[in-house]
Order: sequence, then structure tokens, then C-alpha cells
Amino acid sequence: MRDSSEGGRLDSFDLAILDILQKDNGTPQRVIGEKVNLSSAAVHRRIRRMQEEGVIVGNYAVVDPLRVGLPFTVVVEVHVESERLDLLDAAKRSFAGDPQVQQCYYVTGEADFVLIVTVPSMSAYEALTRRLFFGNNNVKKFRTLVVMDRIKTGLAVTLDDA
Amino acid sequence: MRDSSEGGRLDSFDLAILDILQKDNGTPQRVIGEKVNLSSAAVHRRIRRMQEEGVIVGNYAVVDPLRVGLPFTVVVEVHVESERLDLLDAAKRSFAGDPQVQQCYYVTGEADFVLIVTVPSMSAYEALTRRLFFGNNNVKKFRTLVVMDRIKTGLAVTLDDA
DNA sequence: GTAGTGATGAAATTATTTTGCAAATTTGGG
DNA sequence: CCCAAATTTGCAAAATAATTTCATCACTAC
Repeated sequence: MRDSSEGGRLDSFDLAILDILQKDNGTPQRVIGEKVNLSSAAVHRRIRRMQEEGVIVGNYAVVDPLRVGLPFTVVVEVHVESERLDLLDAAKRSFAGDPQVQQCYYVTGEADFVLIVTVPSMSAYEALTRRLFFGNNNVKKFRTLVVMDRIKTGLAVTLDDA
Repeated sequence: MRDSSEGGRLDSFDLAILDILQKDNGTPQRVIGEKVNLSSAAVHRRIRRMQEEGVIVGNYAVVDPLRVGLPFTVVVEVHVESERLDLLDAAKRSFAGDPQVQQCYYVTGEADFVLIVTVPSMSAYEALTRRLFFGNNNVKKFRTLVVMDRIKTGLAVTLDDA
């Protein structure tokens, strides 16, 4: 073991491959090879290694929420009453376990949690607040920010050549 | 044209296929077919149709930020001075154009924008605030929430059978 | 009932992924 | 600087998977 949890450093080939896969993981390895100047076999082995090492966390299709009946995205700031570890863990599990909660971050600063939720209607959002917030008496208060425009979404990260 | 922008309704086969692809878009079409009870050809045609219609927005590999030198995630709430359309558009473009900004939402309520950013260091975050916020005199103020725990990330949405 | 439309499965075709192996490259001592 | 070990590569074959073709089936409108 070397760095965090597994695996060695990534070289510039790895980064170039990741850069392509972050944009479209359906790109054939042959095409990737042409772009980065490696054989498709080498590309394949590198991708497999990065999957095994956990550099690549997953491979996902992304669905347009509007096209599946989820026109509302809401950002919620949640403030808790107590920072007791067991209570925080319970809150984390409850937030993470809800399928309408797309993302959940535990943060420092003026709030304790930030959630990104996707719902079919504002009344569904109201139901969610009852479920997750009013139903949890460690939640002191929450602020609702309704998304008017999803300007940029995605999970891609910058991959500066090391 | 029928609903929003293109394409007909999704049936329960489509939703079952999307459900699988949202979890792992590398799943072979043959395996998907077995799970949803369709031939691989039918699965293939449905996937292609949903791509063309924009139901499937994209196919991405997700990289662990920790493994590529980006240990800090920050949520930022941005408040603007003026809501003039041209100024808002300029802000949107500037936020969306920055590679360290992973997500950007324009919201109602107590803030105007919420950003999720990923940075290699807090000094890189400071540089980002100079670039995006102090360098834009339509930004009135911003609140920084440093992420301690990325409890749930992803872009998957709930696909209740319609 | 029948023409028209659209979706299906089976099978054939095409393309991609995966593996074996020898050669090339890199790494770490002497 | 050179050698030996370890790693990585490219090529080509083998195994899988994606895509197209085509005949058939189901449904609709007339």
C-alpha cells in the first residue's frame, strides 16, 4: 500500500484516458488508444487497473430528470440540534437512504448538511421534508433553495497533468 | 413533437433498463435483456432511442477525487448584486466555464447560486474565489461550506414505474 | 378484413474486449 | 554506466458484445 487505500501514481496516459472516460465512457478502447498513443490492449489494461484500484468509482448513464417526471431540483441546507456522533450517523443514513436525495454532503460552516434532491412536484418535496426533517427531531431547521436553472451538473473533475 | 422537446412516453421496460444503466452502464445488453425479459436486440434499440431522444444525457466514468489530487470539496452559496439578465448570464458562463466548478445551480431563496467545487487545496479554493467572486463585481457576497464527508454523490434519479 | 405502423426475437454480421506471448522499456542496484 | 528484475508494451488470436437484417407478430385506422 502506498497512498490512500491502494495503488500507485497515475501517469499522463492514465490521466488522458480518464479525461476521455469522464466525458464518454462508451468510447471504444481503440479510439482512446489513437488519441493517447497507446494500443487498445494497453488502454484496456490501464482502465481495468484503475477500476480495481478504485480510481474509477463507477460507470453510469445519466438520465435527464425532466424526461422522467422529476422537474424539481432543490438544494436544502440542514441544521442539526446535536452533533452527537450517533445522531449524526442516523441523519446521514436517513438522508443517504432516501432515493430522492441525489447528493448529500456533511459540511462545516453555517449549515451541517447540504442535500440535492430531485422531486416530481413541490408537494413531493413537502412530503420529503416531513419524512426526513420533521420526522427527525435532531433536525433543528432547514433552508430550501429551489433550483430555477441547472446550469452545470456532473461529477467530472479536473485532471491536471501531474 | 409531443412532450418536452422530443419523444414519447417511457414504458416500464424503458424504466427498468434506465434503472440498470444508472447503476452500471457497462452491463451487457444480453444481461439487461435477461433481467427485464427482452431480447438483447430490443434492449439495444431502446437504449439507442433513449439516447437520441435525450432521455439518456450521457455516459460517464466517475473518478474518485481523492485519487487524483482533489481532496477538498466545497459548497458555495453566491449572492449577486443585480439580477439583470445580462449580468446573470455572465455569471452563469463564468461559473460553468471553470473546470473546478463541478456543479452550478441558479436558485431562488436566500442565495442566487449554489456551486459545488472540487479543489486540490484550500489555497486553490482561495484562488478560485478571487477568480470567480472577487473578480466579478456583481457578486455581492458568498458563503463557504467546506465538505467534511461526501455522504452521497451521484446523479441517479428515482424511476418510479409510471 | 386489411393495409399501415411499430416492435419483437433469432440469426448473421461487424466491432470490441480480453488474453497469451515475445519484445521493448523502465527501475534499482552494483 | 551496465546489468538483471520487474513492468509494460504491441501484436495477433480468441472470446464477447454490439449492431443489423429480416421475417413475424400485435395493434390501429379505415
